[in-house]
Amino acid sequence: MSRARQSEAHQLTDALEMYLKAIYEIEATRGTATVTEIADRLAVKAPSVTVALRRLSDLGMVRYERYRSVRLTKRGKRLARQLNRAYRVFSELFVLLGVPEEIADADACSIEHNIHDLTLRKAELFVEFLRTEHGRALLRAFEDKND
Amino acid sequence: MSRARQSEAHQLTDALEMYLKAIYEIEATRGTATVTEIADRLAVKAPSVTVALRRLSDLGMVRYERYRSVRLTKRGKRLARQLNRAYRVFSELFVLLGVPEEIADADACSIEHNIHDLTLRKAELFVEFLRTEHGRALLRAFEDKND
DNA sequence: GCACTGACTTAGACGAGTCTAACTTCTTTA
DNA sequence: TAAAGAAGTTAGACTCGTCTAAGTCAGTGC
Repeated sequence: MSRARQSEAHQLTDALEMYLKAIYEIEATRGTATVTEIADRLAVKAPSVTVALRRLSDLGMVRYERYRSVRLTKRGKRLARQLNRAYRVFSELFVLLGVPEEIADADACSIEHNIHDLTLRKAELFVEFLRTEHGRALLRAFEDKND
Repeated sequence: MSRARQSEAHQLTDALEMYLKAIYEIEATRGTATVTEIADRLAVKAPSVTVALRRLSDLGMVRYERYRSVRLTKRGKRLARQLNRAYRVFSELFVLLGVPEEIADADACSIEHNIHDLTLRKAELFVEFLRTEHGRALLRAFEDKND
């Protein structure tokens, strides 16, 4: 790993995916994302953002002109949503299992990049199931067992 | 990410952790690991292994002399076991949720590196629980729901 | 006991991602 | 409306992980 490997599916490295997700989240609340906001959110310096934006632009994930603000393309938005979904599913699963939110979030964040669609789908269904009557019962039994 | 970040806990990058785990698994079956075996297992060329071994040696994870074979130190073995445990827990969890083994393995492999101890522990307990009578019954309910 | 072969290492290059320092562009405001 | 300051970019350096090509070591067979 760490060889900055690209996913087969969309050609993005983990790092680029993080930028994409950050932009998505900032757009969701602010409407549009700036370099500084992205840098702050990822705890990274501005020049790193500039480099990432150029690459994301080349890959058709963002529309971006120098000194102007950034917007996700349709394709970028779709992928970001996918990442976000993976993130939500796993952080929620971990919380349901009793992991504190902060830790669950961090772990979900590192999982979201390389998880297979099918695994994600199963985990998602399982989280949904855990919210039903049946599922709740199961979680109660699990908790009772571990005190 | 992808900046080849090191874990706070043990100073190892994801890539080095992969080498460590490979050595651990080879040692388990062959007693001792060679550069070529490690390279083959990780689908990497021999020079990459040499570099990794030097770093792992500097970090006290393997005992290694040029042109001689490799062995994990106590510390290296402990960490490798930890990685292996994370791997097993998640691949098993995914299989229990209905993910085919091959996919479950690949996903667990990418998760094992950055997962928090507590999350791992909870997941582990949960997998154990799913193997009980009660757990099995609820898994059946989950499966029935998704056909 | 020496040469050959296969295992291993070294050297050098490259891509990705990050940084700091210096420069450019934009915007705000007096 | 022009100057100051904020935002953004470029240049250049570094690390990590990978590769290929070329060199070194060690064990085997004769």
